[in-house]
Amino acid sequence: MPVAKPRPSRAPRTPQQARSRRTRERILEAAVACFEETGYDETTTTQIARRANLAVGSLYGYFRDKRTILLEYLHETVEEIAELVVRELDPEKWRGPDLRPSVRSLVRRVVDAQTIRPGVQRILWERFFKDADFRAVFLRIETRVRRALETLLTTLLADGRVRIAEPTTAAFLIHSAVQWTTVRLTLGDAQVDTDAAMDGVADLVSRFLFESDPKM
Amino acid sequence: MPVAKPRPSRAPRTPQQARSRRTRERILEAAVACFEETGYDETTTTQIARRANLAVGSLYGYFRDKRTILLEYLHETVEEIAELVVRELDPEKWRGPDLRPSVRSLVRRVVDAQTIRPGVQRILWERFFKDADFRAVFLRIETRVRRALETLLTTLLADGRVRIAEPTTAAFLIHSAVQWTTVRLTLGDAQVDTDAAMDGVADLVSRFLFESDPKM
Amino acid sequence: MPVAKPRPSRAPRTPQQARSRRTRERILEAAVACFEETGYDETTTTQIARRANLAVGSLYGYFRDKRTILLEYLHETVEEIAELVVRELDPEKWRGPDLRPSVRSLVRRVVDAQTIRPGVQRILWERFFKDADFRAVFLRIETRVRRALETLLTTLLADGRVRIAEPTTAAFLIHSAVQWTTVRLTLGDAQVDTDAAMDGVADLVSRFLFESDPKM
Amino acid sequence: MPVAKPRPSRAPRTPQQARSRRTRERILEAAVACFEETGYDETTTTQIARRANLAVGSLYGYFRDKRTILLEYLHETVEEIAELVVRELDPEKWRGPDLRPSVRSLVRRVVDAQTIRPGVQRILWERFFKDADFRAVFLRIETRVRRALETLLTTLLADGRVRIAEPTTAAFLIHSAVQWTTVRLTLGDAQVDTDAAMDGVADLVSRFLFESDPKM
DNA sequence: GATGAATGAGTCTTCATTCAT
DNA sequence: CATGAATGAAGACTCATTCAT
Repeated sequence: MPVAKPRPSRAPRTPQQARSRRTRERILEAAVACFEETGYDETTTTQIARRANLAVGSLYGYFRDKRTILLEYLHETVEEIAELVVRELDPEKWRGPDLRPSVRSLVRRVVDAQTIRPGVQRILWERFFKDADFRAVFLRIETRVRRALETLLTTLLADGRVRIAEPTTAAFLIHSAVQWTTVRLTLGDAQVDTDAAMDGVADLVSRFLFESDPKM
Repeated sequence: MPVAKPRPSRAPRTPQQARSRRTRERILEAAVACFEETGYDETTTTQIARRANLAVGSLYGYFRDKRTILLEYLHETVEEIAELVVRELDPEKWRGPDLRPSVRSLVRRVVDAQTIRPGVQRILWERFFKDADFRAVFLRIETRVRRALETLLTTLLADGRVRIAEPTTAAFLIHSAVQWTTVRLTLGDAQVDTDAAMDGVADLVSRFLFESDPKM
Repeated sequence: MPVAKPRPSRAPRTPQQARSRRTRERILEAAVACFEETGYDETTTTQIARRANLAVGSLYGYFRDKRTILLEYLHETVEEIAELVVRELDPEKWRGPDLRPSVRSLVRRVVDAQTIRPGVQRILWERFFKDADFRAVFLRIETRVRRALETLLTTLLADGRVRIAEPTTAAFLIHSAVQWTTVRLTLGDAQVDTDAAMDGVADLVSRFLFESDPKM
Repeated sequence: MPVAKPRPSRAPRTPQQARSRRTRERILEAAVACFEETGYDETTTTQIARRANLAVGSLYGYFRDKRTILLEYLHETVEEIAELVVRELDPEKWRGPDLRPSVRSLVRRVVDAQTIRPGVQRILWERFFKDADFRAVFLRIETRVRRALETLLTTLLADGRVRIAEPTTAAFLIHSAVQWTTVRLTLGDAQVDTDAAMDGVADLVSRFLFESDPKM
């Protein structure tokens, strides 16, 4: 007989065995697949469990919550993307005479990263607007990316290679422009040619940063 | 009980319709206020009704659905903003020798429009990602704005006043950059100075469009 | 779609109409009947609702909780019994030359009161030991009865009609002895003749309070 | 791997049985400790196991059931107490000229016994009202105590040392009065001085049984 | 048109118990 | 015998929507 008052559930068993870790992974995948197909709210924990070939109860041995599952996925995903982008922002890579190709490559990276699981993107962004915890994760990594960008800009500014007034704001603007363009492109409702748009953002950013535009 | 005298035929017709419209309005306001405070899912229809000084049942005489209420609000809001922005994009207004001030003014308009009810913005965007009907409304007006922008750009391009390759893509990019920067600013988690950022977007767009940058 | 996190439910609508009050009563009765038959934990809210010819949801319009239903019943019951007993303890009624009949009558009252719904008694006592809120209700009225008893004893003591050392303790003892004997008798597992036992407690109390015992 | 040498046939037989018994004991203790802290329903078998340094599964090798664990504890406890009390009721001990000290000593014994684990008392009584099997155990030993008491009373009655009409009922009354008073005192919500109350019950019983009351 | 009581499907989560290793 | 992951039935409660008055 289930006890009436749900007490704060003890921490889910931490997976130490290999099998356990794989089960965790299976749940994560099943959940994401369900969310992608049916939407977050519309997916029941039972559905996730069934898809992971598990009983509902088992699921709760691995994750405290339905929410936690997605949150964890967000963590992983976002962390990965951030890593990718931040690596691309390493000042070492911005030494060449022409920086435009670097910009172009950066944009492409971001789009690629985003493209991994377009279906979940929607869900994740929905959560971003709805749930402060999700927002926090998004923002944490955003901060990291923006800081890396800022650092890069500061370096370039010192070398007189960019014409911005102030790196912090510039970093925000570039991040914001690239992020949203990218999101809109991967969401598929932008109604523009993706490649043209990608080149476009690169131009947008380049022209913002660099004096002349030889390509024109 | 007064006998039914034939009333003069030009009696104010549908006196109820006026009242009805006001009730509708009241519900709309109440709902939006609730959503803003508590979130969409978290707001019950009963709460909305109570706030509108109505019984739950009555609510359903005016709107098919909880969803419909917000959807309708989105319609109104978005329509309004679109009008404002589209007006600003009238080629007539882009005749002056220096177009930078026009860009600046445009950006400011968009931000102003967005700032009206920042609380609902979040809800609306959440819905955008979750519900295709909301997305449709967003996209319909986005299309209008982008078309207006495109028209403007085409005109300017013909006059050789902008250095873009292709108006459609350019319109998308500008819209996207301005929209998201704007959203992030009004959402309040951007962690940058709003004014600096606003000037920044204007620069971003200007440098994208126009050859030289006298300010530098 | 039910919202995930149950928020503190707003207060159940307060019954002001007569029909409403009758529905409340119906639920109360249905619940008690279920509890009596099946036990508290074993009764589901749906069962209660069905028995009250209602939908589950409606039930929650009248009571916040399953627990609350029983708690309310306890309130009513216990209040009633207390009233009855306290009235019996009015010093006015303890003026006669022989107080033994008064004691006897008192005991009978208590038993009678207890006998009203023997089935729920068990549930109520179970709750007494399990749930502090139930205990509180029990104790509140116990205090009232014991105080009334204490007052009576104090009066009688002043008149030299009882041979107790101290009214507070005496009140506790008498209350405790009568209560438990009574409970055991009504619970039906005492394995003694009820009438004999009832006379017995009366004697027990009488002999405790009064000097000689003419009956012997 | 050591080859199986035929071991001397008088090897300490069932060395596991001893270990097994100790494990059983450990579980019992762990369970009771949990119940005491958290309540019966609120304690999970996993918690018990953890506290006993065991896996959940192992638990079921020793006890059929969560219920069985407590039931077994009840058996032991109750049996012990009964033994203590019954011994005290041995007619041999009721030979002295004044029986009041014997009563007093008896009461003290009962209280002492009860005080051993006040926390579980509550749980046990809760079960008493909820579960017929628990009730049965309680009643079985109650019967034994009451019979011992009855025997004693019969003896004393034959000697004209008590003024009761009938030993069975008297035994019930005394048992009931002492038990409940005792329970209420150990439960800690009686709101009276424990020592005074204990003396009180002794008086209550003494006056019920014996003619004069020299103390008065 | 207004009212608000009634509806009841639908969800998450818990936990005693089993069983493959 | 031990282990602890897996099981899955079961229940309290919510809330959008309806409908009798």
